[in-house]
Amino acid sequence: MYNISMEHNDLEILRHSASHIMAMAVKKLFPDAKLAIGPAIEEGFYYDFELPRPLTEEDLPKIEAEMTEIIKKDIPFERLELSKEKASQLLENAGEKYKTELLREIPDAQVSFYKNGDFTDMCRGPHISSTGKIKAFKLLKIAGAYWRGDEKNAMLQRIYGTAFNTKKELDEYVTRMEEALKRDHRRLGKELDLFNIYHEQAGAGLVYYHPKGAALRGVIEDTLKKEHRKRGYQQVVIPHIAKIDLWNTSGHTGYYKENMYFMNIDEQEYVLKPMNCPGHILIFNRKINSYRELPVRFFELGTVYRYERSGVLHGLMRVRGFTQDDAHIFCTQEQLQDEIAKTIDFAFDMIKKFGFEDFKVFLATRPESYVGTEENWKSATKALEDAMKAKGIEYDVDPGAGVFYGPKIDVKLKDAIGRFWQGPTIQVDFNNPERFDLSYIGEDGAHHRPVMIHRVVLGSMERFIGVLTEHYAGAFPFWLAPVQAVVLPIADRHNDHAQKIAELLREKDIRVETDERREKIGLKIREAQMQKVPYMLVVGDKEVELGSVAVRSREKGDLGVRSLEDFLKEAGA
RNA sequence: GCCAGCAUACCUCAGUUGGUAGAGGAGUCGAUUCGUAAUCGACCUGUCGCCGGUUCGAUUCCGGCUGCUGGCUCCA
Repeated sequence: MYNISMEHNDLEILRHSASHIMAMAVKKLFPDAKLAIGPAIEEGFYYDFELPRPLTEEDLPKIEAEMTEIIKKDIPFERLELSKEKASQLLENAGEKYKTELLREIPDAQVSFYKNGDFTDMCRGPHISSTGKIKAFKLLKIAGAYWRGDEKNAMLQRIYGTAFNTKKELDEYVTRMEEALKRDHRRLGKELDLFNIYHEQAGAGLVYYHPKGAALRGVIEDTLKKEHRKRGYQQVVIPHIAKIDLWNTSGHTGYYKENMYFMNIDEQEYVLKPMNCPGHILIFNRKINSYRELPVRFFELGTVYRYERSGVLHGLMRVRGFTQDDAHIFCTQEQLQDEIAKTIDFAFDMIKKFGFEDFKVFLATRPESYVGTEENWKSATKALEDAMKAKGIEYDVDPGAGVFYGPKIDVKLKDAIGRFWQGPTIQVDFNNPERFDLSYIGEDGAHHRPVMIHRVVLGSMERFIGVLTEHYAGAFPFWLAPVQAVVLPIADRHNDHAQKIAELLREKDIRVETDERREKIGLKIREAQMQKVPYMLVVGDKEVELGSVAVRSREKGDLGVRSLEDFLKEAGA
């Protein structure tokens, strides 16, 4: 354990040193370059520069060549300590305005610099002993980045790269990137004919599900509906637009305005719903509620629309219209922790059902802009913490990442190639019950304020389908596959039998297609295989005679002849 | 929104000194009736993303717009 973390640390030092070497190379090519920051990151390193001209892809090989030279010379990294005054003078003389700004914020009297030959950079370190220690590196891409991540600041040019201890590890990294590209959901969405975004004709960030994508989504939605019913949720359906008054009450017009779409109908202002909660609250509030009825759990496959800046849209992962498996639980204070615990169990059950084994849990606390009292926030946060502690769940705190009306638990799913994606979120809300003046009649006959839990289990259908597609690289397990089996007759005379087989399977609720084209069986198999259909059922003279099918599995190839019943049993249908 | 790059047939992509375009796959038609990842042949396919400018002439050069990709920022 200790060793692994040490190695990781070494890699960080190596990458950070590589970023210095890159800065050195850039300074050589662009003597006027101003240095900003250049840290090691999860997959490599970057350095931000202000440059006299924009970089292009063609600059990368030149910078790489300079770096290779520097590495070959095996220049030592020398650490020097300077007083703040001297450091400031040095940086100002060099015109390093970004470094000067950083220096001003360092509280210590002494600051460290690292020097390689004639290149010096203010840096905490540590570094490798000399440049020759870098055995494998690669520059990956260029990008724009604001100074300190603030769009009010200057746009700097960032170069991303990565470095490893060995050439082999670098090659593996490159291979992994290629693998990620191959399973990109946007690419697979096209290849498997699942969905499309008709950007030009219909708008960015708005998803159209083709029949196969809709089939997949249908399976997911049916599963969700069933699982929610099992756990005492009632499904509701609400309209997609509502008068602005509703959003004034909830506080959305104050704290969520940037993300909302407004429209005018008969001189009245309406809002395209960015969230489902106010709608569910209206339904809860339709009558006087008794404590005997709580908790009330409303579930909806709720479609919401949020304005997202054009630059952030990304396939199914970041869109402007999406459907959440959203629910709102109205309960008493006393029920709160138990309800949170149940919700966590539900979420974990579901993500495991869909094939995700690993995840990370975060507690997102109060953001800068929020509604409600400090006290409400404190007790809401505590309720989430207590529930997780009671269940022994390990989590990290994500400060300031809560929603404007309450703190939340975020679960991030790890996919098949080790990347994390936003999954379930559970939010506690003391604020909306107050804003909407919600109440229930307690045992004592008096009015009491219920607490609300907002939660999604899979998140949005869009993002989840995107994640699921990348996780399985398009090869969905049998129960999820848009087409579960395809029947392949060898010659025309086998078509009747093929149709009969398909019909029998449809009766069993299997999604099945037949391929009656006058093509060779090899071609039909190849195409079914590329479409990642779990089972191919080949029928020829032998199968017609026996009334059977020859089963070929997507993973295992030819499995031989068997009866339809045996096939169904084997497939787990 | 900002920085950089990109936009050519249904898809993937060629196309340089500016003279209205091609390849493979897909599709259609025909032949082949075939046993576990590609049978053969013929045919069809385009306002070269949109609008404007420069030019005798623009897919090519310039500007604007729409959108995509990778980042910044944000997030289900």
